[in-house]
Amino acid sequence: MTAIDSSRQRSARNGGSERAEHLAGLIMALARREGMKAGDRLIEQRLADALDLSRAPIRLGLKALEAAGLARGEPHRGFVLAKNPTSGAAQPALAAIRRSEQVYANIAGDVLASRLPFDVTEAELMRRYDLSRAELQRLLDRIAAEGWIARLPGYGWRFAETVSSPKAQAKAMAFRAVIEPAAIAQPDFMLSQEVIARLRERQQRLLEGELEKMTIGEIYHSGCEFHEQIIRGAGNPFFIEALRRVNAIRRLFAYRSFTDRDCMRRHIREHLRLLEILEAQQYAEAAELLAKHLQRPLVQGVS
Amino acid sequence: MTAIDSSRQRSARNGGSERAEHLAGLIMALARREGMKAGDRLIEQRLADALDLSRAPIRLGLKALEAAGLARGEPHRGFVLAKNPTSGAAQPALAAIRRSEQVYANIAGDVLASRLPFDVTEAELMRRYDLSRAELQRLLDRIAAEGWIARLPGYGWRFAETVSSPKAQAKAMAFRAVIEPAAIAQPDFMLSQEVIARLRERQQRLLEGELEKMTIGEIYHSGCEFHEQIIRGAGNPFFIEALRRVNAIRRLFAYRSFTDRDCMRRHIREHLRLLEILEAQQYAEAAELLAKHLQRPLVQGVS
DNA sequence: GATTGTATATTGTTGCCTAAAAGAACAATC
DNA sequence: GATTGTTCTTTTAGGCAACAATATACAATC
Repeated sequence: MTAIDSSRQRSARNGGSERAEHLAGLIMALARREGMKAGDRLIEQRLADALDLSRAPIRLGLKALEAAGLARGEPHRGFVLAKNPTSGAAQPALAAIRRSEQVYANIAGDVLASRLPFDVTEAELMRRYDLSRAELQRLLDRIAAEGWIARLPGYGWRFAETVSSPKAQAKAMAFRAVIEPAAIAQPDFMLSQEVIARLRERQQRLLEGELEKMTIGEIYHSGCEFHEQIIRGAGNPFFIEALRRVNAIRRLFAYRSFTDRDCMRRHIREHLRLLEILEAQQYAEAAELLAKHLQRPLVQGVS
Repeated sequence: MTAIDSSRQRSARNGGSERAEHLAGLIMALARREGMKAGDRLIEQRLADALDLSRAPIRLGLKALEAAGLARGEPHRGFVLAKNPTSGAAQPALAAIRRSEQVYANIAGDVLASRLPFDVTEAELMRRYDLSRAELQRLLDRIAAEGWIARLPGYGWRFAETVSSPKAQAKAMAFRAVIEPAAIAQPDFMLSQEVIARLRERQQRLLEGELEKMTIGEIYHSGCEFHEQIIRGAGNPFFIEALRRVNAIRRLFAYRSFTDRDCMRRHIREHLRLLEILEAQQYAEAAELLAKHLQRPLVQGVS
């Protein structure tokens, strides 16, 4: 009896297909990043590869998209985007992801505002955020992967000083100002023309209007990707890893940081300038420009 | 019936108090790092704080130490070290830790030698290393925390390219050669006299003979601690975090790297020289020396 | 005043089971 | 030849109950 009750409660809470909606959101977000338009085909295997999943879950997501009117499917012909991923109609699908991030964001906020102690027990978190053990488990795994919480040897977890320190944001930028230019200055740094072209194209799309349609989160993500791609040229995974980690934590601050579109526009123009110099293989100069780019204090939120 | 069987099997495998022995090992290792001698008191609360545990598990460890003849306890007077932690008698306790690391080391070796594919499922690992789900879980958590494996969105885990790349070791050193000097060069770098004194004392103890009594793993650990303490002076947790991460991965290689005690001795003398310069607060010079120190290729295993 | 001893409450683990999700292989279709 | 539809197997998640480990508070002792 209790088993039946709990399963009923569960499916009620999930509304039947939370997972599918989540997957739909992932697909839509990907389509957006890739700059796809209404009418483009959504090829299962390609989506699966891009999202590191198999076709089965992709399928679920596609069906959910169809149900939401964002994709059209015909038998044996697969699915096609019905709306531009940047249009307002696509918002609800993306919201599904956002909803699942709710608790995560709450915790992040509470830590940043010191409403949570350094050391916490799982039971405490379960109570406080009304989570099942499994849900919390996944959440903690994720946060641990992002590097701002770690298991204690005994019971409980401890938040990293990286998040709890009041000056974390400035520290993060100082760290980036060291590793990013240094990566470019590595002796075997190299960025292929194709990569440069792709990066340039994306930055230009932003300037040509897409910036206005994006959420803060997406703008932040796009900025991170740009920098990561550049750093990737050093061919040293440790630089990339380190940058990813800083960015994961900076993201926690991102939501609250002041963002002015003009400022961003200037920022993106600097990105384009950097690409020019990199294309000319003037790496020393590029490193210098990047260092300056990162020391600009006003643009912490989106660089 | 099955329940009884499995629990019997379990306690047989554990030999009754594996955990206690493990704790004993931790205490002994700590005593060793702290340079304690036979006759020193083992104060429960202090040990608990140092190991991030409460007194209860410490107690267990102390009793195990007593059972092994490494500590002596009297009622209401607590425990006292019975042997020097560097003596041969202390070895068995430390071995308990090493034993528990067996599977971890196996996996590390298999990954480094490409005997494991990039992507693996939990079930595969459970079969391969004969682990229960829970044991594997903890192991994966730890490896994930060290940053060389990550969950895939669907089933399975993926090893980081940081480990699998053949040039990982060189890349790791290149990364350190960037962040460590840069940390010292940070405008607000500062290292207190006490810290310098403590570090110096420890390095000197090594030169005065302790080096010979240490295992490769301990030597490696000691080197990492030295560098981490130095970097800590920058007051920027991101530098520390990044260094920790590189070191965690370098440790995987450490066991196989050639180590020559003379070479180490030279290395430690460089550490002492660095401390001198830091004490004089000549930070620019110190950064330069550290950069050189890290570019020396022969000593990768222990710097 | 600091430290240890002891009792008690809290917390996390483990094993088992069922259900759900994902992956893989192959046939059908464009 | 690529892509989709379908089926089947494998893998993981979720929930529960008993259990073991850990934390905490307070009294006793040095």
